[in-house]
Amino acid sequence: MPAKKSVPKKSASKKPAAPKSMPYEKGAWAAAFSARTPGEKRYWLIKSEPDVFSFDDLLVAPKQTTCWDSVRNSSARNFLRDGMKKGDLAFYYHSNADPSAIVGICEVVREGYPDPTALDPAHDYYDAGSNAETPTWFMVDVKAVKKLASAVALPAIKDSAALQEMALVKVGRLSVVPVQPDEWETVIAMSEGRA
DNA sequence: GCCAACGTTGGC
DNA sequence: GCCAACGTTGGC
Repeated sequence: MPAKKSVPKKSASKKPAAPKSMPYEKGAWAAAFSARTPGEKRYWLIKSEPDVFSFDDLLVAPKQTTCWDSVRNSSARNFLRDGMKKGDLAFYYHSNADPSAIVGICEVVREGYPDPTALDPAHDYYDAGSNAETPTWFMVDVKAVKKLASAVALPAIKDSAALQEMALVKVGRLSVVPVQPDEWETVIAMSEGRA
């Protein structure tokens, strides 16, 4: 079980405390939290630096599953805690890579639950301002589904007219972001040489 | 509650 | 290594 993913290095040892405002909820990302139609599946993108934990690492992990821990950004946390549901699919993106690219698909197999690394003083991502009673930080479990036939690199994404609104492009630094169904389809098509 | 300083992500 | 974007902190 990997200790860290692509996330803020040093967490504020102060107090991220309770969720403050959620600006995106009234913005374009509100859909990520809205009520679902029965059986609706949603799509996400999660980032990891391949030097830290790559998609290949996930493929050889026990049950090809890992907890997506150590996220210390409140917007990303909200997606983990409130947005992602069991059965949702997520692109696995390699950041700080050459090239940075979407390389695989994984599935949410456990919904948001408290991230224990935030409560462990010995852990790099310990957050002294959080506590077990009202956890500040959450994670999900994801399981590898498959590697893409070919990686879809960031420059190609930026070149695609259909992907101009991708959160990955518009909000570069967030480690967990929603993906619209049409964007999902476009990336899949690109990975299969159909676009 | 404003906002300047500071820290972090991650592309380039 | 640089720096744009942007979240967080803390002075006032």
